Amino acid sequence: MNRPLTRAFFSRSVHEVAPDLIGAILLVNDVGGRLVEVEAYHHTDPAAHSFRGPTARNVVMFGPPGFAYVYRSYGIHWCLNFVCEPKGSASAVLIRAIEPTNGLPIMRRRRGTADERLLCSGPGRVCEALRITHAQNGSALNAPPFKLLARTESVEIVAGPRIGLTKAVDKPWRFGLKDSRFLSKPFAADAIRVA
DNA sequence: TGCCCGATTAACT
DNA sequence: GTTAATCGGGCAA
Repeated sequence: MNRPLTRAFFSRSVHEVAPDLIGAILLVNDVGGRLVEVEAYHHTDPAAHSFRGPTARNVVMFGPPGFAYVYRSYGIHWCLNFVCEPKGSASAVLIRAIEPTNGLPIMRRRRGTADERLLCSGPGRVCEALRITHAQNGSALNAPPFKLLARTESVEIVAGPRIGLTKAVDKPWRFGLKDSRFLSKPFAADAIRVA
């Protein structure tokens, strides 16, 4: 049985936590699957929401690790992050893609497609499939409706530049499960192998 | 107050 | 390949 991820797991550098999340199981009310793509955002990173200090939107990032930071993207979608590092560091991991394993009929209905590869392959899609909204902003990740379990199998992880940014575009802080069909975008053929 | 633009997606040509 | 949808944050004035 997989071990639940603890506060201690998230109380480390966001750049250590992010690759360690690849292969972990994320369920919301028992719907979800295996994390296959994430991105790290550090508070010293110009691309991070926390870069310019706390606001009403990003205040959860400045709180303790192990909580969900949910924000609205492009006025339309929701995006889910896990807050990392000691309280106040304001760093988080963006959940970008999941390999769906649990509650597929529910996710198909919510997403309006039967194609498994389109259910959770993108940060907005993940939130629609798992029904994550601002209602989950600030929620603890070790309590219902969340269920977060560490990976048990060894996995091959690759890293590359993050997606959709205009700042710090060169930083290789996107992590993914090598050759997964459920990535929002493939990694370069020569992508750095992390583990 | 007004304006620009974004950690996106789907539906176009 | 391009673009509309849609809204809050951040900054200029």
